[in-house]
Amino acid sequence: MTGGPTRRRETRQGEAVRDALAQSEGFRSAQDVYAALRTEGENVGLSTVYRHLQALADDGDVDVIHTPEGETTYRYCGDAARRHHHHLVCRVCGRAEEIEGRAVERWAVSVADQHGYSDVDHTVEVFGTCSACQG
Amino acid sequence: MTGGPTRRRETRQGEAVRDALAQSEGFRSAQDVYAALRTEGENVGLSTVYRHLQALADDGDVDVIHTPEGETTYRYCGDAARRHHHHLVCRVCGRAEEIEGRAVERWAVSVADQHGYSDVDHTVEVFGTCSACQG
DNA sequence: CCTGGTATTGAAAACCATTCCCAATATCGG
DNA sequence: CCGATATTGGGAATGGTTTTCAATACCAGG
Repeated sequence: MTGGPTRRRETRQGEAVRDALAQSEGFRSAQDVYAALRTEGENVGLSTVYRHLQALADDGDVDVIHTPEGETTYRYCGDAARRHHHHLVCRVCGRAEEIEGRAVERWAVSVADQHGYSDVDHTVEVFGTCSACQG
Repeated sequence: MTGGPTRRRETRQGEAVRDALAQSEGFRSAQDVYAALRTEGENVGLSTVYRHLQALADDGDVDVIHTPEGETTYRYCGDAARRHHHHLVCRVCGRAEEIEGRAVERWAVSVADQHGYSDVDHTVEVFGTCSACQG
């Protein structure tokens, strides 16, 4: 138990999951990824998709957000995933822009401080309809 | 179909659900409310609890947020619920403070604008451990 | 006070995303 | 090649939420 990132062997399935995510510009649910793989003939079990998605998230290779409907979605962000940031997500196609707002970070911390809350964390996601999905 | 708020008869169950929520300072899940009612002898079916919670949410009488774990929680906010605001929520006891941040609102809109996203909405919740729950 | 019509209820079943279980399989070091 | 270890994936289990539908409550009019 080192506490370091989970190391796992490079497997066909792991690569398939990673690739599927990387090919997509937006956030995708585990089910989406599973369906996509299945469509392109890649045979990967659903549990395996979930496992790799989680592993990627744990390793900080993908961003995770919960849609307002409660589905968990993942997005491959490469190195960017390791910097704290938020997203502007298209609610139609899932496409997302990385955004950051130092002001928001400061605001969250100061508000929490003022109320005596510790161990602060925050969720900030902006949803909209991207230009391609309008009309 | 008027589009107006859902009107429903005042029923024992509806009142029970509303009261249970009103008595709590924090966000509570449907299951919590159900358990609480059951404990105090009120006999209300689980589906009925869900129904009233949703109705209250639709009417704008309660705020709804999804915990990072994906549970849907409700909080009675009275009139305050009708003004746009966010929450600082204790992740231990569910207690919540209403907070607002005009700067955040403006930021969200402007960021979306810059990227050509329309119909903008946003989720901003701050989680922490309240002073009572520390240590 | 009946009666018919509409709304509400709640138990059980359906849903659905996610997790768990575990036997079969793949891979690695020696 | 062998034994040890890791990964896989199908199916069952979970758990929150929604749906279904028959029983019940409530209303207005006769």
